[in-house]
Amino acid sequence: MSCLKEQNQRSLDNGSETSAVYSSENYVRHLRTLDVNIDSGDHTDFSVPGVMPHGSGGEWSGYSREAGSSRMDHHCTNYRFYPPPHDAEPSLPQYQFATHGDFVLPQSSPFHLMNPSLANNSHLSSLGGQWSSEGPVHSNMLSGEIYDAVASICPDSKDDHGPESYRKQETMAELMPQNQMDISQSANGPLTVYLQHLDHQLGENATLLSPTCPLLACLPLGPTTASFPPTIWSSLVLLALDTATTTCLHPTFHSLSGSLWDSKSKKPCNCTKSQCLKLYCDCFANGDVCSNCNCINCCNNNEHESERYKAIKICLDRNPEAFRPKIGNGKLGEIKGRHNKGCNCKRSGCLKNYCECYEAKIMCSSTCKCVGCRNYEDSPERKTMVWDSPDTTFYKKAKCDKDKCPLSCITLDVVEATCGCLLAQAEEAEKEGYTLCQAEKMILEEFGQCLTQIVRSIFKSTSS
DNA sequence: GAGTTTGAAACT
DNA sequence: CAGTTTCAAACTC
Repeated sequence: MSCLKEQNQRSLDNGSETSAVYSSENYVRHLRTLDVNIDSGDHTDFSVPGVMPHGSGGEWSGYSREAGSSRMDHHCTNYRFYPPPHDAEPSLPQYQFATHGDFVLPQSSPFHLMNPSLANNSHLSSLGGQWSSEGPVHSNMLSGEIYDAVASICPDSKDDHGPESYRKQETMAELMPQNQMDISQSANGPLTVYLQHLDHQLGENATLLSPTCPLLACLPLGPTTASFPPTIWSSLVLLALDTATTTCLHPTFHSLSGSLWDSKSKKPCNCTKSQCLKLYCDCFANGDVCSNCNCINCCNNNEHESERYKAIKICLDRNPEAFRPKIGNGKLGEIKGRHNKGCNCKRSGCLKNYCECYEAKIMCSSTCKCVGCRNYEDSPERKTMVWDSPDTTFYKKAKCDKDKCPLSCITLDVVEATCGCLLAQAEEAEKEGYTLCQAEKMILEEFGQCLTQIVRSIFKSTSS
């Protein structure tokens, strides 16, 4: 958080940057944007989460006069790139395709990331680094939104630089002429990233247009893709940056995907035949690399990056949403706590962990195609299993001695009431037309109030 | 721990 | 797109 605050303050101090910082929750949006900040039209700040700063694996050179100027603490990976000198000869395609950007950056980004593929000289290598799901990352998320979010965390940052000053900066950035930045890499030829100003916002259902990279071509824009795990996004960005049409892969680059993402809680897999490169493998499906697993012939690791990225590509070709969380919180408007695809159980009654809904501790919904489902709200079996049976795994972990455990106060009614409050807030926010960020803030505040009430009740009941 | 059951993913 | 096969996790004994 200090990093976030610090960066925010630095932006304020500079008074000319559009950069913003946000928490890990927005890492994906960040990655999609390949953060670009205009600074006096002189240089560009470019940060790729997961890419280690200069000197940590990624060697950047060329036009970058101050490549890898790491301006933040170890959580934040920033690069500062400068545009080519005016007298520099532009490499072939950058102007030719200036109006046909291949890779479309997200709605919030005023920039295009152009596909430099036709330059036929793009390489990406030795971008060592690891993901961290913790800590803030550097982004070009709309600064006004960031302002609101940051202000709620760091009230003292609100003083002299209200949202207006941020928004002014955004406007300035948006008014900048086309920005094309050449990021070159000495070892294996130049890596060129072309940034083009977008003078219009993309519709939510826009599609990445990439004639040379089918992987990206099949990815829908919008919150759908925003919910990929960071390791998947790291792959996508690498694939986007690298341009070989057939493979979208560079054989030599080192992984960004050594995953700190979820290594703490990850369950070891036991795959024997899939090489952990199919969605059968939970690690792979979750975007993790295998570690401390019991798998055989595993290729879901840093030693088999090329295979891994190819496998990711295959999965995404088959289903662009393959790495999206199955439980609905990926798409805007999705109902949280609902299986996106629904289950297809036939024999388990959806009351065993074979059922993905049951396993996720949610009820089956109209999306499910299950037969003989008993995992619905009024199901007597479910009620029995949830609250009474000592064998059920549903709440087994939460089960505790009523006399000793204050969590016993959190009954189904309490949970339902809390959810109701949160939903009401969401509806209110929607009705009032608040931004997503504001809505999230409202809901979180509501959740905080609910928790406060619950805690108070617990203290009351335990003290009496 | 071995064998069986289950349903998602992959394949045809 | 439906039917079949493969796969790994969940479950049972």
